[in-house]
Amino acid sequence: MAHATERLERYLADELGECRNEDVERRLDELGTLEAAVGADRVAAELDVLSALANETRYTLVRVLVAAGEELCVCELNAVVDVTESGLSHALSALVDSGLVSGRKDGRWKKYRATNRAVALVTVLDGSVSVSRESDDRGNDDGESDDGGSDE
Amino acid sequence: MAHATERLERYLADELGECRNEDVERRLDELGTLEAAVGADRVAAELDVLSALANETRYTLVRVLVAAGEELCVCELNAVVDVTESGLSHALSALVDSGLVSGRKDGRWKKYRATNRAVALVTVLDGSVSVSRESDDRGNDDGESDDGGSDE
DNA sequence: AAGTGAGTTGAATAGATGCTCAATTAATGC
DNA sequence: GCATTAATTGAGCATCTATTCAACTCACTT
Repeated sequence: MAHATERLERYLADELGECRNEDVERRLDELGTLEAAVGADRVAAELDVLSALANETRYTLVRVLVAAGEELCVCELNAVVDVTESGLSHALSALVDSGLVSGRKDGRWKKYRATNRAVALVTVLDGSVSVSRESDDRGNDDGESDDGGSDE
Repeated sequence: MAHATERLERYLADELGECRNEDVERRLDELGTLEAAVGADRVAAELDVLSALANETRYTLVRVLVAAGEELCVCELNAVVDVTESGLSHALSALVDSGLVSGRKDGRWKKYRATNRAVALVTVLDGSVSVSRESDDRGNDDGESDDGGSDE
């Protein structure tokens, strides 16, 4: 840690022309504020959602449910992903836990539908992730990158 | 597979009152269309982004860079995450690969900033993921869920 | 009540992921 | 040119994850 602080000190000296201990501490404080601006529990909650989505089986299920716009039976979902019935159940369970889909029992059948949260995320992903040439696109999107001025 | 098809047949018989082979095939076709509506390469690209975000170190970096709204030096980012210098470099590299941050070399220092893609995703996550009661919110979100029925 | 089919649960395992250490590249200063 | 510092890269390892199999619960049928 001492090592890291010294480096920051040299960096600030480089940037500001000169740098006193006071400057280092102020910068560390600013960085700490940035980090704290987002609550730790919020980050944890969002990571939970991201982890749930970051898997081919689960993401496919979410996309299909969002595209369907209505509830689908497990036996129907079975046709769109390539896992066993058990694997499908595990996947759906994880998605329910993270609030991306909701399930409802209807007699001997069980039906799932996408939540608004899922719809919002899929929509933004569709809007912000260009597909084009898979490994070529970086450096495209961030173009002049600026700061995400239009963040909404 | 035959097993799964039989189940779907029984399900449709239950839903429609009766079910012929023709009905099963039509439904399978509809489900296939839903799945195909999103290109496989698009899903792969989006999964790439999601996987990059779904990690505490990387997500924290993205959040800090988005909150900062300007480029930050590696030596500054070192202060906000709890990994070695090497780990930080690996994390930033993954984020660049997925188009979530961009890097720029400035003399002996290297500076990173969040891309628009990162800003968009963080914004939506903030908006759609309620922190409060972690396991209570599901069943809330889907309200009437409307459709999204624009399945083209 | 016994049987059957829909779906879930838990344990086990193969594979993916994240981190650290050591070595390396690139820029600056002597 | 040699030393120093910023940052990256690759190998290795420990941990986490995704999937499957087997056993189970619940609802419906007979």
